[in-house]
Amino acid sequence: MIENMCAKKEPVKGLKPLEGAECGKVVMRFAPNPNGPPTLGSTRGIVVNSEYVKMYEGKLIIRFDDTDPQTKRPMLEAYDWYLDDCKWLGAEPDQVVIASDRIPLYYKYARQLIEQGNAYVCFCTSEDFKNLKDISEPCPHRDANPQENLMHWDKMLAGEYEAKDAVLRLKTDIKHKDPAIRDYGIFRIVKQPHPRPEVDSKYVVWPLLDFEGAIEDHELGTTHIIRGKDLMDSETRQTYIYKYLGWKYPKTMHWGRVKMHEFGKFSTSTLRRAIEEGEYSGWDDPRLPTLRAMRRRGILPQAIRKFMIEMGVGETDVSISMDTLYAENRKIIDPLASRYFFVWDPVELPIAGAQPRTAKPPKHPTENKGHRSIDVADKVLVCKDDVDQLQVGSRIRLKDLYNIEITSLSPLQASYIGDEVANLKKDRMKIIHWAPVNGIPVRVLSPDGEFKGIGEKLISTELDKVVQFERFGFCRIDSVGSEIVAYFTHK
RNA sequence: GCUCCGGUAGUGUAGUCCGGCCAAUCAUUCCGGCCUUUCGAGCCGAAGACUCGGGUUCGAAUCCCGACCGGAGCACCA
Repeated sequence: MIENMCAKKEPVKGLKPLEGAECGKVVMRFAPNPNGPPTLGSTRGIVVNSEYVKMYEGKLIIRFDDTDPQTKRPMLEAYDWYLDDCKWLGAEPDQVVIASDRIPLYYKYARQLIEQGNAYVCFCTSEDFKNLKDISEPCPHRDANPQENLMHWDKMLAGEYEAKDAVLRLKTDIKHKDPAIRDYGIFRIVKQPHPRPEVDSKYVVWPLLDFEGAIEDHELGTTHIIRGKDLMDSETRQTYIYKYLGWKYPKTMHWGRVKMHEFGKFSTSTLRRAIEEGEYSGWDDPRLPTLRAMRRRGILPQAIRKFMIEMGVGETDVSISMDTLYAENRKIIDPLASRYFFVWDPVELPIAGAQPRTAKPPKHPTENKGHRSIDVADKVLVCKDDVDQLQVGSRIRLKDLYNIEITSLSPLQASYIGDEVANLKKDRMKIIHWAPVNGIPVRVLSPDGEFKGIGEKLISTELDKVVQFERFGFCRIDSVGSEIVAYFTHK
C-alpha cells in the first residue's frame, strides 16, 4: 500500500516522509503500559510506527512501560495480548523490551546523574515541593552534595524509607518559565510488589516515565519517536537527561487524541471495572473498542491499518466515526463474504399450492462461489418486520425461491403464484429473504444488542469466516453447533 | 495562575515550512438517479470548508499580530 520509500523519496499517499530518516537506519518503538489490551487508540501507535518502519526498512520495538506497580498496575495477560494483536495487525516487533526487567540499568544512570550533581534526593512532601516550584524556589534538598545524595539514594534502594518519604529529582532549571519542567521527579518509592512473578518485590524504587523512557530511547537506539500530544513536554524534560549524559535526542512527532463517535470516553481502568462487574462479557465484548473485539467481529487488520494510516499523524484532536473504518472493511470483505439467509424474529409462513423443491441461491451475487441448497416443503420462516408490512393480496418474491401472494394475515397464509422472475421490477414486487423451518438457530451479538433467529444450515460450514446475512449485515461466525453464534461486523 | 499545542466541508485528510498553478485534494457520510431476485456491492450526479478581525504584499488557507474556540502539561500515573 505504501511503497518502499528507500528508493524514491517521493511521498506516497498516507504518511508523510520522516524527517531525517535514512533507509535501513530507522529505529522506532511504541511503548504501551500493559494495563489492559490494545484498543483502537493504542492501535494508532502500533500501525503508524510499523508502517514507517516498513517504509524505511527499519527496526520496530515494542517496549512495555510497566514501571508502575500501583496506580496503573500492569495486567499480566496484557503483555501477550499486545504481542498477539501486533502480530495480527502485521506489526510484529523486531524486539520486545520489558522495562521492569531493566531496572538496574535505570539505577546505573541514576547513580551517574547523582554523582555528577544533576539529581538529588528530595524529602519534601509533594505539596511543599509544588508550592516552592510554583514560585521558582529551590527546595532545601537541592543543595545537598553528591556524597549526601548518594547516601540517601542507597538508603532508598535499601528500603529504608517508606513510600512518599523520598523521591529522586532531576536538577533542571528551577526558574524555567514552564513550571512543568522544573526539577521533576525521576524515581519514587513503591512498596507494592510488581505483578510479574519474575520481578515481584525485587525493587522498591521505581523510575517515572520521563526517566525510563529517556534512558530506553537512547539505549535502544531510537531514531524517531511518535507520541501523544499529552507527552509534548517530555522532550524538553528529557533533553536535560540527554544533555547531562551527552546523548543526542531523537526526532519527535506528536499526535492528538483519537475519539470514536460510537464509543464515549473510556479508560482502561473503567473498562476493567465494568468487565469485572459483569457489565461486559469480556475484553472482546462486541460493544468495546478493543482490538480483540474488532477481531472477533470480523474487522480485518488491513482495514484497520488503512484507516489509521489515512488518519496520519496530525496534532489536532480527532473524533472519527466507525463508519469510516467499516467502509474500509466492507471494501475488502464484500467480494469474499458468502451470502446466507438469516431470519430474525421468525414467523412461520405456510404456502399453499407449492411443490416441495430445493432452492439454489448463489453464495455471492457477482463472484463465482457456487450455490447453497435449501429444501423447502410447504412453509418457510420470514422476519416479523416483513410480515408487519404485508396485507392480504400482497404479492412478494421469496428471494431465490418463488413468488407468493398473501391470502390471510391471521393466521398467516400465502399461496404459490409462480416462479417468474422477469417482471419483479415492473410489478413492484417486494423481495424478501426467508429461512427453512428446519434451519439452525442463530444468535447474533452486536454493539446494539442481541438478535435471535433461524438461519440456513450451511452457515455451519463458515466457522471463523465473515459472511453476509442478506438484508441484515456482515457477521463473523464465531461458533457452530446446535446453535450458531455470530458477531456482527457492520451493515 | 504559569506553560505548550492546535483550529480546512457532518467526519477524517491534502495543501501551510519555501505566499500566486487553491473559485482548495482525496475518502467517508448525506441527498438524487441508474443498476441489482439483499436494506450489500457497483456506476453516475449533487451538496458541502480555509474560526474571526487587523496587518504585510501586486497577490495569503499559506507570513505577522490580536481575539475567540478547542486540547494538553504543571503527579512520588503512563
